Amino acid sequence: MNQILSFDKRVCEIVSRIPFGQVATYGQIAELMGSYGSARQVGWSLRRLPISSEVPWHRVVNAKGHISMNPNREGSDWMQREMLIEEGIPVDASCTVPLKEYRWRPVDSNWLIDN
DNA sequence: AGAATGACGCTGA
DNA sequence: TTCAGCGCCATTC
Repeated sequence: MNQILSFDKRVCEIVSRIPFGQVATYGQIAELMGSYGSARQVGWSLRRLPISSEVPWHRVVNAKGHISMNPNREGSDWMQREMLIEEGIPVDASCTVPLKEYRWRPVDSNWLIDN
């Protein structure tokens, strides 16, 4: 039934459940949506997502806890760093987040499955 | 329909 | 432990 929803739609659903002050990885999200291995597509979906979106896309980083810096984003990656700091996450000068402490744990969160 | 792209991840050296 | 290479898989051309 989740399959009826488009890929990016599911990405939005998962990302929207990331608690404030915590972060998740692309692979983690892909796994949660039942598509382990499609971590790249998660980033692909977030890419077409508008900055003004309600989805906290800034809480998504790669497995190394590092913000993906890409030219086509034209600085939105640096904005992501600022937004994370706003939430109290100590982002390193090289845009690295201490996943060890701030990584989102779905099992600990209230997994309000509505789909 | 087939090939290329890419906000990633894992394995091997 | 760190670095480079290959693989995944949905979307786009």
